[in-house]
Amino acid sequence: MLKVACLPSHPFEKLVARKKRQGSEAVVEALLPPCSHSTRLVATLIQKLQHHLALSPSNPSRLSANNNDAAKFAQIPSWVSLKRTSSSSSEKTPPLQLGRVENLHLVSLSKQAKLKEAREFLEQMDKAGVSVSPRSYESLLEACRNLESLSVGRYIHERLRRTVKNPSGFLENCVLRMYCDCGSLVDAQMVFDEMAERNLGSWVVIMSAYAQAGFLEKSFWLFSDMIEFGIEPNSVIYTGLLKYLVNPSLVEIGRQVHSHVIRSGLSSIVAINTAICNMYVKCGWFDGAKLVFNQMDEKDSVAWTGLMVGYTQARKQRDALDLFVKMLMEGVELDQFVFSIVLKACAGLEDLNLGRQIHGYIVKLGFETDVSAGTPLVDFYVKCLNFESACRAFERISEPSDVSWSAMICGYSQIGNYEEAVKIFTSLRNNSLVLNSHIYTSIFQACFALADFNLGAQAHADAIKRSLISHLYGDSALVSMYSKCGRLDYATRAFESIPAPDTVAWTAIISGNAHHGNASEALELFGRMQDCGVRPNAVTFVAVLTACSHSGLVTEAKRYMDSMHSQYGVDPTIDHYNCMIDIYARAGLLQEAFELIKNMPFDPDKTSWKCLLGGCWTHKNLELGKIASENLLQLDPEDAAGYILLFNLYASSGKWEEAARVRKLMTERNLKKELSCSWITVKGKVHRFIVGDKHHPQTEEIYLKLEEFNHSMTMMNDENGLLTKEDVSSTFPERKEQLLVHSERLAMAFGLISTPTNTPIIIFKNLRACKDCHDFAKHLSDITGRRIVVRDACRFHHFQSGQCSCNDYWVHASMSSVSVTINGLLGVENLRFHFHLCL
DNA sequence: CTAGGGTTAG
Repeated sequence: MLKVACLPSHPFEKLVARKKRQGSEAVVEALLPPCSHSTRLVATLIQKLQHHLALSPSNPSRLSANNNDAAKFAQIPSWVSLKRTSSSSSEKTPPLQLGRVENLHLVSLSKQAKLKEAREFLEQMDKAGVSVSPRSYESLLEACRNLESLSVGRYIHERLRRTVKNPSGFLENCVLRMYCDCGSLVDAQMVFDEMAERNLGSWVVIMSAYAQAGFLEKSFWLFSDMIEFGIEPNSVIYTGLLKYLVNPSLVEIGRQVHSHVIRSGLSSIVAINTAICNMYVKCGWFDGAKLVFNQMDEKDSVAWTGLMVGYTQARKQRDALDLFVKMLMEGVELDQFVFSIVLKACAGLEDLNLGRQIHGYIVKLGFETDVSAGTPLVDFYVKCLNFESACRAFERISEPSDVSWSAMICGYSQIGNYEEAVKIFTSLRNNSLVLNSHIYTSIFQACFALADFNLGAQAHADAIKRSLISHLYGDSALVSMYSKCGRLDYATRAFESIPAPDTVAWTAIISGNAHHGNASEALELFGRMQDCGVRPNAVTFVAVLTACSHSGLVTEAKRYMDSMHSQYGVDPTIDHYNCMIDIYARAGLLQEAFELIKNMPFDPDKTSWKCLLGGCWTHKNLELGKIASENLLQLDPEDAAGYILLFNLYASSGKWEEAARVRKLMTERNLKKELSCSWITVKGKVHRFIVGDKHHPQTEEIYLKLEEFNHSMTMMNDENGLLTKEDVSSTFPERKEQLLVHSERLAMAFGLISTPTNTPIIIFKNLRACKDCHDFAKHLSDITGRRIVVRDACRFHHFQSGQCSCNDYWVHASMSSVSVTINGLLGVENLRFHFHLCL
């Protein structure tokens, strides 16, 4: 059985536990009457605002203290277990009715979602001859509904039919709802057809179910059936239908429903007007929505929120916020939900100051601890790149929901702390808290950033089991994750299983093929994408150009670049120009690359010059190389890559004095080459190696294995005189022996002795693959017959039978790099490393 | 049971 790797205990475990404890208190708090001082605060707030705007109060505050006695009942537990009743019962307690305790237990089990136990207990009750009360059936059916357990639902229904002669209309509706919510419309229809007495509720349930499942026509047939039966539709019937009229093609039906509502005399009800208004918003008829909204006599915060949603969906954040101010001025009582949309508008504008002011309102109103206001607050701060504030906002939420955690996971991913994101996920999972498809999407993303195939595959399996793979979002994340973990085969499978891939999904698979060096497949996919009528975007073209770059397709790249604007209406960005510079430079067309840098409509950035410099190094053009490096060092004097490339350029041209000067400069500025490191995952455990590493428990075996191949390899190289040191790691002269124990060789040797012969050996490396090790891997694949995959800072290399998929067409580490921190290095514990992952 | 609104992702 697949199990998500259990990570070491983590402060979040404690946090989760604490939140759990706080949860019970929060429930009690929620039962208390609304806090009167908060409503008073709203009034003061508006007064202040009105004063500020020099307006006279339009109408007296209609806010009143809303007292009730709910607090008195707050202490009554919502369920009673058998144990507690028997142990705490004293002689004063009146004798319980027969089967009362058993039925209470059944209700309690249902409320706790313990369906399996409930079913077992039901069977025990059967044996004991205790009858099941209608109340128990209601709870059981509700639990099946919530857990979408059709099988248990069917069992309960069957049992109900056998034992209860004349079930109430309400109980029959419970059965109907259970089938609808468990997704079996066939069963639902059968129950509906056989119902002795259909009330309005029954019609609502079945009609909404059909509408929700997309069978709008069927639900409207039922609507006219109902009218034929002489049943007067009430507002619930209408709102049940209106809820599912959600796109512009349905606006005509919406208008018809609207006119029905007017004729039936229900048009003064706030809820139904709100529903009509929201229907028009979702169908894109904004004028209609405003018309309905303005004609409403009484507008509460629900109505206002609905219209604000319309504005934010149309990306009119300012208008949404104007509406909010208007709402405050009219003295509408605010609730938590208003703030979610207000904060979304602030996040859309990336207006940190405005959001902070809204945060202030929230605190004043006492909504800070409420999930509904607190979660959007967390999201707002994450979107405004203010992670510390997001953490503080999260801490204040008394009962965080899966959405709150989801926002935090995004926050951690955004600051590059993917490990923490994964830890929260495992923590939530181990504590059986609710997970959702957004969380899984974020986790797939974290797995590709960490290049953790093992965790990624487990999370995937886990998500399948819970059916929490989001259509397109989750699917695309999986494609990227597998391709970035070196498994293009899985990525392809994940992609092929998407029924209708969109731009992002296509881009993910094209990009995957590009980085694995399958240029022709990538370009073919690009063609297929257009055949499917999916439009490419800027990112798609980066993937297409990357494919050309890794295979030296200069003319094709030029053609794609030229067609971007004219044929596809996508404006090239600096990323596209840098791809093009890279393509020219790799192909040795250095003058073309330089011309492009000078003439492109953007100021060249670090990447532009690095691409040119890389080309100058491979094609030994000292003249241009100097220009490139001067510009590069001017843009960023701290970037070691510039010095290293320049050093190599001088060294390869035999200019040793200049080379030494560059090295001296590096030392003076205290710049160091990044430590080269390789890792391989075997049976879920990551084994990391640095050059000459002897910390691994199987060190002896590894070196013995390496010796075998190094020997044959050295013989071969000495014969051909191939032992060159032209890679990045040769910046500092190193001994020949050191070359033989480069980290990737250690990882390969370990892979050979610890994995089955029929599987590929997949190695990850933080820097670019060195020429000698690249040759070594080719040699190894030839004499062992194993497939070897090496992902370096630049791309994937697939070695097979002495050949590499890159056709030796890889040059230098460049392009954007993502800094990732990885803990727990093998043998160097608690050391934090920064790996450059280019993909 | 008994209406209408929001927040998270590729």
